Amino acid sequence: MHTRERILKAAAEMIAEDATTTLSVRAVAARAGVSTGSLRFHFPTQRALRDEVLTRIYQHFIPDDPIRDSSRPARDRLVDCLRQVLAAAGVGDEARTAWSAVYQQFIAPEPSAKVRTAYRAYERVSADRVEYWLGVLADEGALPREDFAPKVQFLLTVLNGLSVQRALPSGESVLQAETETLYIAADAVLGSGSP
Amino acid sequence: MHTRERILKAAAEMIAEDATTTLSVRAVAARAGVSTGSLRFHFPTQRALRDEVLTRIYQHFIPDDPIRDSSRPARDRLVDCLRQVLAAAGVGDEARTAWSAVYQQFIAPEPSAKVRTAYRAYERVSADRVEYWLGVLADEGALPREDFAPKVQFLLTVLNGLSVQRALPSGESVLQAETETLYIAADAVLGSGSP
DNA sequence: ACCTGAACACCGTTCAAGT
DNA sequence: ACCTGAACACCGTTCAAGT
Repeated sequence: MHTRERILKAAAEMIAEDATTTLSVRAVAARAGVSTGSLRFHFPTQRALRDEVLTRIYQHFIPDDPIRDSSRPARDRLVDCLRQVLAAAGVGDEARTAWSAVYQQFIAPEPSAKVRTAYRAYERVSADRVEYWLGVLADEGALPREDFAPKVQFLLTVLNGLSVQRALPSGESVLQAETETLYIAADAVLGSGSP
Repeated sequence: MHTRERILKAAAEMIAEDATTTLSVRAVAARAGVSTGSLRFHFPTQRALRDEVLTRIYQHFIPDDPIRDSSRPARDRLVDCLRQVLAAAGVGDEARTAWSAVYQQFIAPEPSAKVRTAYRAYERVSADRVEYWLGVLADEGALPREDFAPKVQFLLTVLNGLSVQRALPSGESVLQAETETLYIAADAVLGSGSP
């Protein structure tokens, strides 16, 4: 087995065991049984390592997600993906109990180190997922390749806002309002105003 | 001047010079002319320092009614207004207790007619405010006069997302992340990327 | 009570040196 | 071409010791 694969396997195992883990150079290298220098040779930066690991994980878990269907407009696909995240938030009572859990877990208690790392783990999973989608769309040229960080942050904020609005007493046409908001957000990220 | 103030001043200066900066223990301590231990004495954790600095920045950075100051770019003014809403959400513990109130009032109880109308009233105040800002900017021609409803909805969602993120265990550079998100949102509403 | 600075246990990256 | 591991320049936190 090639060194590169050993490194990726070690990293994947560590993430599987604990999604909180930071995948530090030394930890991954030790687990893979290689030196830090060797790891750096194959992955010029820690970020490069993480990106590679993530693409594999997402490819494995969701092979046929909407983002890959390049026959549809980029913005429609991005909105669908965001909606997929939102679906997990539930509607009505489900949304309320879901947010109760979030509240009890992350907002009510003092933000101790434990609480903080737990939330970070949760947050990072979402961020990575969104970043992955943007990466795919960037490969198609649907948006510039630059740094996605601000756009990821922005989309996560919109998702947070929408999911909390699902838990709050809602207005009449939730679905329509959400759709409009999601398309405004998608267009903001993809740069153009109309398809 | 007390040590504590010297530390806060040094940190504020560093952020003013570069909003990206991480405010490391040693850098702030050196600039303030105190030891790292002393800094730790006054601020038990780096996060405590950052929270304190942020509250001060938000307290001092808000001018009154920025929307009418037509000498400045529309997007800057809109962002300032949104920031003003956000300032009410507080930072750190304040944000947590604020969201606890929202949770207990609107999410935890069954959405009875009473709860629902109470929330609607609260929601409409925010919506009217945002709509007012968009109206002013539309008068200047900064955005089309069409129906603002979807844009108002969108901005309220972003504000909801940001304020809940303040209550959740936050990452390092909250200020920078919020600023970037607010500008993306403002540009999405104003239609163009530049003033 | 306030402050010091060394020490600890971590980071990610670089690089001369080996095979 | 691939790999090693020491070295560098950082982190945040702890803590015995001083005043």
